[in-house]
Order: sequence, then structure tokens, then C-alpha cells
Amino acid sequence: MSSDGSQGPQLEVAGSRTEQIRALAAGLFSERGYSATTMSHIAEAAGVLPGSLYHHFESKEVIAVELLEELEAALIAVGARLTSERHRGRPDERLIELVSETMTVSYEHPAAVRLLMYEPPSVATERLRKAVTLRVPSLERLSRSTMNELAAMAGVTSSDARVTRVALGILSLNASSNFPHADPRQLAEQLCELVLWGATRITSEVYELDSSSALRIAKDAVAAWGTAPEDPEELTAPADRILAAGRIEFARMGVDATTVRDIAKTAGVTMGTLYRHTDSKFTLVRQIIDDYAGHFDQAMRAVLECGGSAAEILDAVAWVFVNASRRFRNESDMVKVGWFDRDDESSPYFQYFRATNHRLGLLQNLLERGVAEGSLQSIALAPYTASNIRLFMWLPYQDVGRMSIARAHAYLRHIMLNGFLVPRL
Amino acid sequence: MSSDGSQGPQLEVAGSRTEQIRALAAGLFSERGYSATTMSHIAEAAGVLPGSLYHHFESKEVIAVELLEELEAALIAVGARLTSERHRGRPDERLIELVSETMTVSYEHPAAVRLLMYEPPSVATERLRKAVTLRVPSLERLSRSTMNELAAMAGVTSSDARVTRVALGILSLNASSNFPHADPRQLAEQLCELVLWGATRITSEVYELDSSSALRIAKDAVAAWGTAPEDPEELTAPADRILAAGRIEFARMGVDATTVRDIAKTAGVTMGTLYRHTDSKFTLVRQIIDDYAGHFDQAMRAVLECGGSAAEILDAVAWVFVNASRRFRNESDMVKVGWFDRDDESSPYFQYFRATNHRLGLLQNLLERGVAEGSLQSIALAPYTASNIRLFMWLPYQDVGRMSIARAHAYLRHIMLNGFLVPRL
DNA sequence: GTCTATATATCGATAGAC
DNA sequence: GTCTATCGATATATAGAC
Repeated sequence: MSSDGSQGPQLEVAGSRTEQIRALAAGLFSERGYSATTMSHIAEAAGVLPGSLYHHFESKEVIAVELLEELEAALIAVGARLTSERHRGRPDERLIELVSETMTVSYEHPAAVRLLMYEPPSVATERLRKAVTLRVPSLERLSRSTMNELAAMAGVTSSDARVTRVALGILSLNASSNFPHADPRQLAEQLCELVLWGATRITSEVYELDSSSALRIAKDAVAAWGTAPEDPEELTAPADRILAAGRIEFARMGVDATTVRDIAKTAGVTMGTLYRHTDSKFTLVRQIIDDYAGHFDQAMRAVLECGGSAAEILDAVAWVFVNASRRFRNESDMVKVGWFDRDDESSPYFQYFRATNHRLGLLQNLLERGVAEGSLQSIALAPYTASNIRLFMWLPYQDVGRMSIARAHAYLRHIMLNGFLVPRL
Repeated sequence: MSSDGSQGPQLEVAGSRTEQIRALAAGLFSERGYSATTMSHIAEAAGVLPGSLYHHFESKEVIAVELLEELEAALIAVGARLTSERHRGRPDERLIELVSETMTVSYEHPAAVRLLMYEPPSVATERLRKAVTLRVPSLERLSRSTMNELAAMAGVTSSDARVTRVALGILSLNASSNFPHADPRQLAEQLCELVLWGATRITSEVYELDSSSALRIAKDAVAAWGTAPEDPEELTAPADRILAAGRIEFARMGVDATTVRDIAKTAGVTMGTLYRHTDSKFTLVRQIIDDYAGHFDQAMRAVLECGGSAAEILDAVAWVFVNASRRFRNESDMVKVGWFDRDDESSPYFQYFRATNHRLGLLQNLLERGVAEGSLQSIALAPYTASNIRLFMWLPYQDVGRMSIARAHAYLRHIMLNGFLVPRL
């Protein structure tokens, strides 16, 4: 169009007004989230009135759809490029390349990544739902073949290969959310090294872990959580019904998209009753998160401070994580979204993330101690390792690989301590 | 529910708040029309804020749907009642009863009638569209059997019976719109007498009408209208394309619901271009209506003032009407909606309806002259007769009976001059 | 059942670049 | 003369809270 050779004005270049505004919207979406960003915010950023945005986009939602399409296109481009370079280099290097390139795309499209991974699609219309289910067959093929090659070399089961591949895919795409300021190459290398080679140096220790006192402490602490009666129908006290309803609805739709009316309905109470038992939606979120945080923190601290070997404690931590992501499935979904408000003191998640941060420090100390003791490899001291371990353990393996608690724990024990490349016995 | 015998407060009686507000909305819809009535207007009438209305109705549209359902229920009730009284009385009296009862319902549900007949359903969602296609089988059966009985008695064709039945149905339901303050019984009697027995006394005159000078004048005037090139695509001048697009869109969607963008799109021009050729949507409506009004008025006046016999002129007027409702089909649809603003000086239809009113006076004079001459029956002097004649001639017979111009004119000639009960030769 | 606040969206109309 | 981007006003609707 703009290269038709005539001397006419060539306006349809990259920086069209629509693209400018889309980019501004992307910035706001990635900072504040989709629902918290209003058309007025976007308009203000663009220096126009809200109504004027509708000259450029037919709705707020299509902005999101377009951003997701850009992300998809970028991933397809990476897939195409890497496919043409297939078989160049060693498989572990190619894996790092794959992860690194995906992470680079993640950093280039943080708004879309946030939309994709953190904003529950239940709120959206068909169009957005479709845009959110993004498929990149070329990248999937590539990661499958690379992991299978690695697995074949090392004699690892194809099941482990599959779970590990999916886990790496999630963590790669989430890079820009999880590590807002990291270098994708460096991050990819550290994550892959951790996963491929694990954190320990002495693999023979592994087989003593089942009887470690750290694990016993972890199991006791987890058992103390009890089981959550998740169904509000089964509860009698209105306050409990409301909390149970909140857990379900907040997790399902996201806190922003869940209305107080939704919760009242699920709880089987009227709005009036609801407001007699809680003072605000904010408080409700706080109660749910604080309850969860208390249980989780208690278990984690008991384990982290128990004085076992670094490897034993790491293994016990894995137990806590695997159990927490099931017992507190709803709460995990909530804090996943809340992650973006982690530094906002007025956020209901603020306390939770402060505690998380503190525990991350304890994990870091643990890793340092392990290296000093000689039980952990020095890779454990790389800047992102503690976070990578936490994120890797935190994945919902019940979905990723339809794994039972025992299998998920065994898998994590193996990956964390031996690494993917060591065959399991 | 409220008669459960307990001593609890019995609040859910007929005048619930929701019903009160629906009634207020009905009043506004019937006065100002559906699209011109905003939720703020309704809220103001109810003494609440606009948002509060959504406690009672999930949307503005469902208010309309509910009103239409009330109308439908009322008609079904009439159908049931009259069905149980079937075969009582003479068929002409039963016809009057049927029309009268339908008109009574029309007066009790003026808002729904307006929605049903005057607000084009193209703007609505599926739900309203469905509510607008209202069927009352019992009433249809009843009117069919009554008309067939009359037809059989008089030896009239079943085709005439069908067209007449549909025409009476439309005019009955529209009574509250067409005659805001009439008595339904009286109106029904006059309409039925006109239709059953016609306006003339001397039926032999009829067969001279084809060569009357009034009819020749009417035919010449109609021929002078030329044919309208309705498709904007075929026009080159932007101004003409815009007018043609306006005619189509305004008629299809109603003026209120048609946006300037719609017109620009149909005309194949941009908004900027449109506004260089017309100054406002209002002006566009005016231009279309005034053009139509000019053509129509010229023909009508030529005929009404031509000095033939009353019967001849009435016949010639029928020719003009039948042709106008085809040649100016779109404009007819527009003024049908505009009818409600007929007394509003700021309406684009104001001039048109002033002229209409003036012509109605001329028609009235004509009828009086006919009675004085002895060619028309004295029924022609009843208060609503001139209006009834106008409305009856004005019906779109191309739809009502899929009739050609010639057949529609012959039908009207027969009904107006001889009445339904005289068989056609 | 209502309030207050505010969100998304529509629409008539216009300014101004080209 | 045409099109892009915009304004200003306002509509429908939602949501938290009481």
C-alpha cells in the first residue's frame, strides 16, 4: 500500500495512531492488569477523551485480543526461525536457546503474557476466550523433539520428559511476569541448568530422604492443615459459607471480576446478610488470603528452620509446596493474579507476599549453606536460582501431568536434587 | 403466595414497585417512543436514580418485552372470552364486538401498541424481535370465521374476506395510536359500518368511474412523480447517494435508531463527506419528507379540488394513496413513526402532518358535499369517518394481500363505495 | 430497594491534514 | 473534496455498599 511508487503521502507506517494507542494500552495492561485499566486510563495516556478510543478499537476487549494476537505471531516467528536451525548445536544448548527465545518474546509482550496467564478467561466473551487459547505447534514440536533427544541420551522416562517440557514452557512464557527486569538469556541458562542437572552433587544421599526428620516435620505440618470443606452448601454458619463462596468465586473468575452479588449467590445468602458478616469485598479477600498464608507459612517455617541438611530441607519444602497447591488450590489461583500487586501496600496480598519474600530469603540462605556444606552444587548460588526453585515447585502438577501428590513430590525431588539428566531408579 | 394464611406481611400484591415502574415506563414509551425514552427519564418519573432501575429490570429492552407480553396476554384473554360467546348475535354485530374489544385492549396498552406497530424491530435483539411477532390464534380464528360467515351471506370472494380481515385487524390494534382519545365502541361501529356498507348509496355509478376526469387527473399526477432510483449504488452525485441512503436506512431502522454513520456507509461516503452535503441528520430527514410531501400533496390537491362528484374523487384519491404507498414506500414507513410527533413544531414531520391535516379537512368537506348531493350515505358524516377512510386507504396492500396496484385500487373502490357486503361483479 | 460512583459504549458533529 | 481523528454529551449498565 505505502510502497506503490506514487509520490502520495505514505502515512500507514508502523507508528500509526492506532498502534501508538494500542502500545499505550499494553503498557497499562501490563502494569495494572486488564480489568483495573479503564478506557479512561488509556484515553488519558493517549491524551484524548474516552469516547475517541472507539474510533480505533471497537471495544476494550479487542485491544486485548490484538495484543494476544501479536504475542502469538511473535511466538510463531520464533518457532519458524528455530525450526529452520534445528539440529544445530548440542540438545542442551538448543533447549536453552528455545527457553531463552521464548523468554525474549515474553519480555517483548508483557501485557499479553499477563492477559494470557493471569487474567482468568471466564469473564470474557468468546472472542477473547479464543485468543487466550494460543497454540504454537512449531514451538511445541521443537520442544518435544529437543526434550526427547535429551531424555533418550540420559535414559529418562518419556513421562518425565513431557512434564518437564510443559513446566519449562510455562516458566518461559511467564518470565516477564516472574522476573520483571531479568536478562532472558541469563535467566534461561540458570533455569535450564537447574532443571537439567539439579541442585545436588551427591546423588546417593537421595535415597535417605524418605526418612528425614525434615520430611516428617513437613508431613506433620501439612497434616495439621486438615481438609478444607470447600462446598458452601455443606456449611451451616453464614460466615463460613461466605468465605467458602469467596474462595471458589475469586479463584474461578478473579477477584476483580467477581462481584459481591456472585459471592452472595454462591453462598446462598442475600447481600444484606453478607454485609452483616463481612465489611467489604476487600476484607473478604484478606480473610481468605490471611488464613491461607497462616497455614502455609507455619509449615514452611517449620521446615526451613528445622536444621536438617540442605538437601533434606529442599525435599521437605517440595512436600509442602505440592500439598499446598492442592489443599489451597483456590487460594493459589488468587495469589497468582495478586502477584502483580505484590509491592502495593494497599493490596490484600501485600502481607502474603512479604512473607513469601521472607521465605525466599530463607531458601536462599539454605542454598548457600548447602553449597558451603558441599551437598549442593554452586549453581544454587546463581541470582535467580532460589526463585526458579520456588516457581518450579509451585507449578500445579495436578494439571501439568495429572500427577498424584506422591508422584509430584517424587518428580520434584528428582529434578531438584539430581536434575532431569539423571535417570530415576 | 400471599394467601398462605400466615400472619406475615403480604407485600407481593398487584402494585409491586416493579409493576409501578413498568407502568410509568409504559406511559413514557407511549408518549415519547421507545428510543426517545431513556432510563433516566423513567428513573426520574419513578423518583429514583437510573442505576436503581436495574434492580427491577435487567435491561431497558426487557421492559418493552414485558409490555408486549402484557398486550399479548390481554388479546389472548379477549380471544378466549369471545370464543366462548361464539355464534351469539348476528355476524355483523359480532364483527363490531371483535373490533371493539380489540380496540379496547389497544387503549389499555398504548405503549405496547406503539412498540408493536411503530418501532421497527431491526434495532432490537432476538428477545424483543420475538416479543414483537405476537400471535393470537384464538382471535385470528374468530375473525376468520366471522368474516367468512359475512362473506358467505353476501356472496363475496374469500380473497376480499381475507384482505378485509387483516386490514380491520391492523386498524383495530392501532386504534390507540390513530385516535388517542376516541371511544372504542363508537370507533369500532363507525369503522365496521364504513367497511361493510361502504360510503355510497348509488352503486350503479361505480361502473362509470374508470373514465372519470378525477381519475385521469390522479393518474397524470401520479405519473408525474416518475420512478425513484432507490439504490444509492446507482447514483453518482454524493448528495443523491446520501438522500437515497437516508430513505432506505431511516425506513428500515427508524430515524432514531439510524446513525449518521449507517447512512454514510450505505451511501458509500465517509462522515466528513456526508456533512459537506447536508448539515444535520434532522435536515436530511426534512429533505426526504419534504420531497415526498411535495409530490404527494400536489397529487392529492389536484384530485381533491378537481370538481368531480364525491364518489369519483374518493375513487381518484384511492388511486393516489395506493400509488403513493408504493412509490414512497420508505417515506411512508418514516412518517408512520413520525406520526407521534405530529404536533411537535420542532419535528421534521411537522409540516407534513399539517398538510395531512389540511387534506383531511378537504376530505371531510368532500364527504359532506357527497351527502348533500345524495351520492354518499350519511354515515360519511360520522366524526371519525374521514380519518378511517384515510387510514384504510393508506394500508400497504402490497403486504396485506400481495396485491398489484390495479387490484388494490379496485378493492378500495369497492369497499369504499359499495362496502364489503355488496358482491363485486 | 436504593444510593453513589463509575464503567463501557454510542453518536452527532467538527477540525484539520492532505 | 475526502478522510482521520477527535470532541462533547449522554446512553445503558454494573458494582460496592447500606
